[in-house]
Amino acid sequence: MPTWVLHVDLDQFIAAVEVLRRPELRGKPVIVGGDGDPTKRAVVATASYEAREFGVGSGMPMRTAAKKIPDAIFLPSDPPAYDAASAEVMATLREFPAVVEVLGWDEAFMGVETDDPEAFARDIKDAVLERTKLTCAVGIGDNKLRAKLATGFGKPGGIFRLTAENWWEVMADLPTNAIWGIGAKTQKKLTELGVTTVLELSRTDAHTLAGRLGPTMGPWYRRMARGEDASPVVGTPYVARSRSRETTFQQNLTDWDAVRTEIVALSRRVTDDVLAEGRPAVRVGVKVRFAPFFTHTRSVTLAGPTSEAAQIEAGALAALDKFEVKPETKVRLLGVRAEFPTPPEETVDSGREQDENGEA
DNA sequence: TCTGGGGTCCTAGGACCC
DNA sequence: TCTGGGGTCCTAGGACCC
Repeated sequence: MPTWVLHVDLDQFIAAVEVLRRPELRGKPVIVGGDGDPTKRAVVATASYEAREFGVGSGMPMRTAAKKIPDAIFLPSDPPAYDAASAEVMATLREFPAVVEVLGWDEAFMGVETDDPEAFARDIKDAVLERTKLTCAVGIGDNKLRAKLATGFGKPGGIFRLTAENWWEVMADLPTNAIWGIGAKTQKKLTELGVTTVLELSRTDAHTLAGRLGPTMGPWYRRMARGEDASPVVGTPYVARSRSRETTFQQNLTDWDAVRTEIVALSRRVTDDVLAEGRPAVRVGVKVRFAPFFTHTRSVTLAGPTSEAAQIEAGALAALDKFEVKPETKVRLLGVRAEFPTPPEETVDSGREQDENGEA
């Protein structure tokens, strides 16, 4: 039987979970973000489709969303509720004969063998709806990239198949940022090279792309534009590379003693995460966002792997001390990150590690 | 419009070593 | 004398994604 990659993506996941426990919100513009107060420094985590019709979307400042829809329902983000709903969805997916790779709260790849991927996709949608009352779109592809992109054409709630067969028909004339992994910055660089569509990107010389976008990323984008992706669906449990905590202050901090106090508090939260992870940290980094919006990082390698609060705190303070402090300094955000040792080399090729030109 | 929080991976320069 | 070449680690920053 042929092998397929299915990509499952829940519809407006966070908003949908909120509507499930407050059915009276169904059909209304629901906006979830921060602590639910649209006058604070926060951004929209998810907007319901009703809110999206007014131009409100993820990443938009809550204040802006409130101006666009003054009478929207604003709700605080409730990660434990989304964790629980997500776990139910993923458990449902794992009941299928498939390799399941979870991508986040609301997305997963499934590697399946079937003669009828559309029927398989319908079965998934039915099972998820029955068990969780949530709807999803399913993309069908002959690799992960195509499955992921296919889902976008199936949203909301539909099924779409994207393979080598219809790749050019569907993708050729789309802008380069239709490709997963090409954002605004890369799109701009490509435009400067005279490359605006997926088809054009697929035909651009790999050396040109490498020169402008880096030795790995340049050729990789070209392969993506052709729909090529050899990366496998990986069912093994996720192993974190790092754990971090950060806070944006409602009022900028102006006192460096207060900054040190906050760094200590963040270090303790990160230490809890490191202990929960059950693996020691080898490196600690500090992120400082200065007002109005300049972000810088400093980091230190620890003397040895450790899960001890005192060592992680000392590392964070050492990283903080690398910053130059001026009297007029205003701090908008602070963050602390712990890094774990790099895991042993994978035995399977990941898509980005291939080099089709064999260049060294 | 005044820009969250939690992640991943890549790049590039300099240090350092042989 | 006036300058090698490669490899790896460390560090800061950038881009992107959900």
